[in-house]
Amino acid sequence: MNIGDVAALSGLPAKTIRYYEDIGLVKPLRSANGYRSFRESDAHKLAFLGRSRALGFSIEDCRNLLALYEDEERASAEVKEIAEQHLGRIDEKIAELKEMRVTLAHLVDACAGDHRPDCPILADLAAKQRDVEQLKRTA
Amino acid sequence: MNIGDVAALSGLPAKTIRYYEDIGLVKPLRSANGYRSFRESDAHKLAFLGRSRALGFSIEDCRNLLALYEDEERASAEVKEIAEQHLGRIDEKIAELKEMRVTLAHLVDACAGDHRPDCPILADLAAKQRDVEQLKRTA
DNA sequence: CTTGACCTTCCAGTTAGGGGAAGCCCTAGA
DNA sequence: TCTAGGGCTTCCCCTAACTGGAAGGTCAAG
Repeated sequence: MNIGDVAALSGLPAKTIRYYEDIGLVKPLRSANGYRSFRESDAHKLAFLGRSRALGFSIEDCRNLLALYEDEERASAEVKEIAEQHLGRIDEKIAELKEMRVTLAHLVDACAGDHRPDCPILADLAAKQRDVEQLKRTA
Repeated sequence: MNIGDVAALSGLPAKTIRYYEDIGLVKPLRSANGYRSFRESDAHKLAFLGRSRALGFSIEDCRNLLALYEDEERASAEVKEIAEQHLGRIDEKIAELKEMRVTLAHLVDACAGDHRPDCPILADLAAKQRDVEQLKRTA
């Protein structure tokens, strides 16, 4: 298979596949004309990678997951560990975004959004100025 | 004020402040010895930037917010527009992460996490392989 | 006079690719 | 047979928003 074929099969852009070869995630053969020649196992790996990436795993996680996938002797505990850590990071990220969301939603709500210059959003963003003044006064 | 002082006041690393000068967000004066010399207005801007960044606004959003902040003739609608768009992006991001979270949590739950190699997580990540086979068969 | 804390610029690296140029390769049609 | 096109190759630069580090100038204290 040429790169266009595995791209279509895996749903990954050809650029991405070349990049994955660059960083050693797949090692396709080469045809006489210099074209990459992908085996079925390569197509499988790429599909695996695409799905792992879609779940938000980092490239390094993907590399480790792939290695475990190919290791018949793996302990599922190792896989679970990676997944749990990723889950933790996702939860942190969600929590962080939710916190931003709450603050931002309040501010947007409080802003008239008309032609006048008064704006609680800017007022809040500038709020630290008071703190700066305070810090300076108490310093 | 030297860069260390505004760093302490704003909570931003000195490196970040230099970077903000590089990209034109602040324009501190220079002392005779070549050190950056920050006015109070610079400290205010940096605090404003720090807070905007903490709410997740992009640097370009920050640049626009700062411009509006300094423009006495602004319409609050312009500020609100920026904030609403950002809110939208945050919501999208949260939705995306939640979707990953659901899938991932299911998989983690289903995985024994012991010394055995059987792993529903890997099985799911490899699931596309079946699709690949199917695609090939139907092609 | 020296030490150590500050400050300066510049360069490189981070994530995970994307864009685009210059140039082969291969096939189909006139 | 020539040509047009699409696909493939490598190579290099670009992204966001910094962070780390090297090499070296400045300043106040002891």
